[in-house]
Amino acid sequence: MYAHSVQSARTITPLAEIKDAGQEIDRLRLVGLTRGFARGREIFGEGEHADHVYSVISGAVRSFRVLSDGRRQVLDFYLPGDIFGIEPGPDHGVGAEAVNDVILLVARRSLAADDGDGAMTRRLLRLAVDDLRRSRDHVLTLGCRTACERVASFLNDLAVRLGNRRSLDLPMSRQDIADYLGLTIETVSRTFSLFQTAGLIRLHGRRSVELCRPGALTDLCI
Amino acid sequence: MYAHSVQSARTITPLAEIKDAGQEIDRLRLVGLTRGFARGREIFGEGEHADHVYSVISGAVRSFRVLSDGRRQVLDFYLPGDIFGIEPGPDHGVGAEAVNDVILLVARRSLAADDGDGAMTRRLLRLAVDDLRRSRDHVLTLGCRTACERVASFLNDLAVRLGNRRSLDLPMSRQDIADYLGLTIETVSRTFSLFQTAGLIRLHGRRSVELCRPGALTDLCI
DNA sequence: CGGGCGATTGAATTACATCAAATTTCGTGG
DNA sequence: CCACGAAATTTGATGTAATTCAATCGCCCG
Repeated sequence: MYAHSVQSARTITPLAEIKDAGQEIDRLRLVGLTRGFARGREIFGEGEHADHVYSVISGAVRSFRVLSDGRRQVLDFYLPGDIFGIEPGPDHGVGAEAVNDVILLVARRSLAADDGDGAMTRRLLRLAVDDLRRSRDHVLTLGCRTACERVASFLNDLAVRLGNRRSLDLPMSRQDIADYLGLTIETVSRTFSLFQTAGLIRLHGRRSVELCRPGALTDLCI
Repeated sequence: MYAHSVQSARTITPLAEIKDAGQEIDRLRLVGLTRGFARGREIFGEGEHADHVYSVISGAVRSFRVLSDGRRQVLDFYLPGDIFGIEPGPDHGVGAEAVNDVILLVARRSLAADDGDGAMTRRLLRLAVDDLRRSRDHVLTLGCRTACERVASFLNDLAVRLGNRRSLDLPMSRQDIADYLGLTIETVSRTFSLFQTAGLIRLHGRRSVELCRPGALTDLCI
């Protein structure tokens, strides 16, 4: 079904070789293994024991929860440099899957847990609290905003996180975006088309979005 | 407009006198002032400097964010025993107001910040991570669930938090509930009426809800 | 170059919002 | 204790944004 070539590639990776993984990693001492996951592969499941912490080196990851009848809510996307997998209790409260082929830096949670002086706990606190801020933004979007505003703020956020380029390469499918924004795939698609008609964006293929008037998009976010 | 009698009541309160404030308080060393806020009063504003941490002794508090055009999202309700006001950065990312007349235990953030051995940081981490779990639940509700499911899970949550009584006393107005659930006041009201017609609840006045078939409500949450 | 999956587009439907009363609640003052 | 009146809530009628159902299109990979 999926290409499995990346799966199970394990190597000890000197930290210096990893450029994209962001500043926080070395402070979290996420030295250890890099591991690849092919598109669609589960990284960890909801309810699974949480004994690793991950940092995205390349590719993208989605975290999500599902209701018993199959409805899925994507909670967050993690991009190169982002850290994820930190959990309150012993178990993961969310699932995580590879959006496309990804390479992750993996560290045992226990290794990152304590270094005696509490500095590690403070870093974990900062990460948790960042997640909390992002989650609150998400609640605001889902509770208050229209479909147009949701899609605009999604593109805006992604542009910022990917470095404010004029051209975005969306790692995720329309279905992923829809499940993140609490919309249907059709509504997301229609909104993209609407934005294109209005001259705000240009779509090139499935994955590439050119932001023609980033300011106008930002204005739409209210 | 509002009764102001509770406002500005300040006293040094020995910890032993406070029964309702939950287990975590003494560990957070939130010894200090109790302070009353009348219904509707601001406790802190979005963007304000965050130099206190609060624990609810009696009454209820709502945290919220507002969009520039006035749309409001209630992010959380804090009930007796809950702690709130802990923030990532130096400033509050949300506002907080008294839902009804409340009495809070207030501590300087700096006093709770460090006790040398990192134990305090670990407690803050746990609190942040609890907030994160609740926020994720909220995202799931707003992104996936119908109006009926939202109201049912709201009542369910509140019942659990207030101690699984058969009769709930809602501290908040229909507008607060609507803004929490991403619905309108009319939809919340209609859904309450629907539940009453279906024999799931009975409404007594504005604030009292009797849960006739708690199991059926739980089932509705999916 | 062809097949298949993801994306787009169109038409019909619906859940919820909006607009507009009617009704109830509850604090206040007589 | 009861009546009044403002505010909150409920109910009704209508509108609409987003969903659902149903084709069709067009990337992209073999």
